[in-house]
Amino acid sequence: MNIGEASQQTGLPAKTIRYYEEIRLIQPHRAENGYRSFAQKDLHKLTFLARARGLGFSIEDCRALLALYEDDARASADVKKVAEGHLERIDQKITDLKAMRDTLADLVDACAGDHRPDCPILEGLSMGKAKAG
Amino acid sequence: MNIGEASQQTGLPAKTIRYYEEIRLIQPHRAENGYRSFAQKDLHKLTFLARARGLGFSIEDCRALLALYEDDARASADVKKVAEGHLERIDQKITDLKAMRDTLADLVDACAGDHRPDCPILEGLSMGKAKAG
DNA sequence: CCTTGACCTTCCCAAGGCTGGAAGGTCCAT
DNA sequence: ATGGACCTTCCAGCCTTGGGAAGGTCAAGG
Repeated sequence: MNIGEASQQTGLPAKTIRYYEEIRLIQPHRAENGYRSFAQKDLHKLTFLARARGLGFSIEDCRALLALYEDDARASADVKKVAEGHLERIDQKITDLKAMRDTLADLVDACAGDHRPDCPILEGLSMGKAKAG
Repeated sequence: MNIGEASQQTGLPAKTIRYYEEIRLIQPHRAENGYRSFAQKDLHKLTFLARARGLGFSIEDCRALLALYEDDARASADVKKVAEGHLERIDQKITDLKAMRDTLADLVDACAGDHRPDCPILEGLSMGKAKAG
């Protein structure tokens, strides 16, 4: 199957699929005319990649997971290690975003949002990191 | 004051300060020797930028906020609008990350993490978007 | 006066993960 | 033969820095 159909089946843009080939995440065959030819195995890998990327795994994480995915003698502990590392990073990001959110929400709440220039948001942004108490 | 001291006072790397000048967020004077010369006004703006970026505002949001910050005739409503927009984007990001997190956490929980190859994480990644029920 | 070393300058490259576009080859239907 | 939908490669850009090279400037010490 050509790249267009592979793209439709996996939901990945053709550009992205070509990029994944370029960085050697996949190695589809070539037809005589030079077109990429995708087998079921390639589709599985692309689907896997689409899903892993959708869960926020980095390309390098995906590379590692894909290698494990294809290794029948893998230990599930190795997979779990990668996933747990990513989970921690996600949790950290959520924590950071929540802190941002809370600070920002306080500032927004304190702002009258009217025609006057006085604005606790600008004050908060200019004055340092004091937070509501 | 030179860029080194401005960097120390604001906590922003010199590289970042130069970049902010390049994209016209700040316009420090130049001394005769070509060195950037930072006045208090510049420091205030850099501090403002550091804090706004720390709260996750985009560069373009920062540009808008900085303009309002310098406009004595601003309406706080305009500031609030920018901040509320950003708040919504943060909330959306948190929601997305939480969804990722929950899906991933389910997979991690289901994985024995031992020497055997059977792995619900890899299965989940290869099979589509079904989530725990 | 010369050197050292800490500054400062500009410029270019890299990252991540694609995305867009240009120029051109291939295939199929009319 | 022509059109249009596909495919190819290559080049460049996004955004916000960070790294580093090559070189100018300045103050202190010998």
